[in-house]
Amino acid sequence: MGHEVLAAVLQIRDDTLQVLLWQRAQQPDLDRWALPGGRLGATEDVQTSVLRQLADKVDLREVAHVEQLGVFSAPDRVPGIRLVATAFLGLVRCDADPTVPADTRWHPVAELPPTAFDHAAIVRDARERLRAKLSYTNLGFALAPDEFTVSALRDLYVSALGHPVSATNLQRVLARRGVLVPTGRVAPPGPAGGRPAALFRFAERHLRVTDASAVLRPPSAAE
Amino acid sequence: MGHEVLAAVLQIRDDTLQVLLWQRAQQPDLDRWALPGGRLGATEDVQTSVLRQLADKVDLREVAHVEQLGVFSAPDRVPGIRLVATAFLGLVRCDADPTVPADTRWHPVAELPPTAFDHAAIVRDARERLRAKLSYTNLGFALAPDEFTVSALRDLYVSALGHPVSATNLQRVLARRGVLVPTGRVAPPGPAGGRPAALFRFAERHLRVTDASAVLRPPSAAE
DNA sequence: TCAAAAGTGTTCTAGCTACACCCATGG
DNA sequence: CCATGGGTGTAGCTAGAACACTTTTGA
Repeated sequence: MGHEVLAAVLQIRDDTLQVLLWQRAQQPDLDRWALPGGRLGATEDVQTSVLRQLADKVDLREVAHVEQLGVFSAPDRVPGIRLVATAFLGLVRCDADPTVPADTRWHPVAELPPTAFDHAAIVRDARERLRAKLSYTNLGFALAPDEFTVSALRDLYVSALGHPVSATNLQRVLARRGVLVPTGRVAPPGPAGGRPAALFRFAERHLRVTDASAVLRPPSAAE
Repeated sequence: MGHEVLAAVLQIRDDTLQVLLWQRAQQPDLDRWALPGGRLGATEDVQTSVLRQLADKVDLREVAHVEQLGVFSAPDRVPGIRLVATAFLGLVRCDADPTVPADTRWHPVAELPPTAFDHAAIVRDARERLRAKLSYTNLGFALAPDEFTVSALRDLYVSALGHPVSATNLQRVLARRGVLVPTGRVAPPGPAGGRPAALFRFAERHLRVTDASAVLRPPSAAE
């Protein structure tokens, strides 16, 4: 019984949520597109393994966030052999442009090419996880550059969430929660003019739950 | 490389959140307490496997809810061999009293006996998952009997969450969300008298997210 | 002076908390 | 009639949504 790790690496490219896939050159599922990953090594845990595989196989070292999605273990998920997979969500900042091998390409999550095995389901789970966590954590840090304007950040959220987001309210919500802090600098206006936008950065660049609005919380959980 | 499944089965017993453990009779970790589980079979996925193992090994068929917690894969998590584990959270209703084997016992989650391998970490994750999901889903159905009073339900929530919960507000929140429905019947008062309590049941007995209060939700998400 | 883009002020509302008060029962 | 536990009414608070209005730039 083998164990592999797979990563659904997502990035906003051209205002579109995309996932990194490589095209298989052998059977089974010849020519279909697959998630990067590989066999779990003898001396590593699954998270170490997935980071190693991304670095080795697709030369991807700039992963801003990685988390486990779950185990995919249907007995027939890979024909011929028994292979259990631990799937991960990986996020790459939109200002990174890693060079990837020739057989590897970014594809819009909304219109996947023919995919190998159960990898389409893993991509779906990854997108759902990203969407959910964007709204109650500071996970945006893994999509955004170091410094950005609120409207640039809004565009990232729109691309990831797939529905309109108000820049006004986005700023207020994230500022109130202490997720965003102003850098004091401003970005030059575009060619059409307009007021220069203030630049912000994320207060923290590791995952934190920012909306503890889960009801039934402990009484008087004063900060 | 082997693969096992492990279940942290939780139940509220005597107003205390408890977990089902069995005492190991051989090395390694002789006499320490372990989670039920076992090797993944060749023709089953991990969820099927964990349900089978619970039924076979601890004769536990009355599991109201099961969900994956994640993969535990540190290379040295089990001495001697490489064994990757998929951990599950299982919940048993408080009115069930399954008969378990002689080497198996319920233990309060807050004061675990000496545990085997990395099982204590799995129990911690299970408790955290339960606490989190109680507040934004209808997961209470997996702890409560078919019919119950609001104060009985409150006691379950208090035991699981570890902090006081107002029965008044619990009822209102769950009623507003359509999670609880009155059965029209009442429970007899206790020996000290008091108004008879109305009986409720959960509207659905499978997991549903009831608090979509994740901010940044789509605009005008009218029911 | 005007258009474009950014940012602020203000109002509205849903949903939850807190707490007072009323109800139904046993002794 | 009173203690005990259950249930309801209601006021207040907080966070977010919506939208009008002001600010700062380029042409």
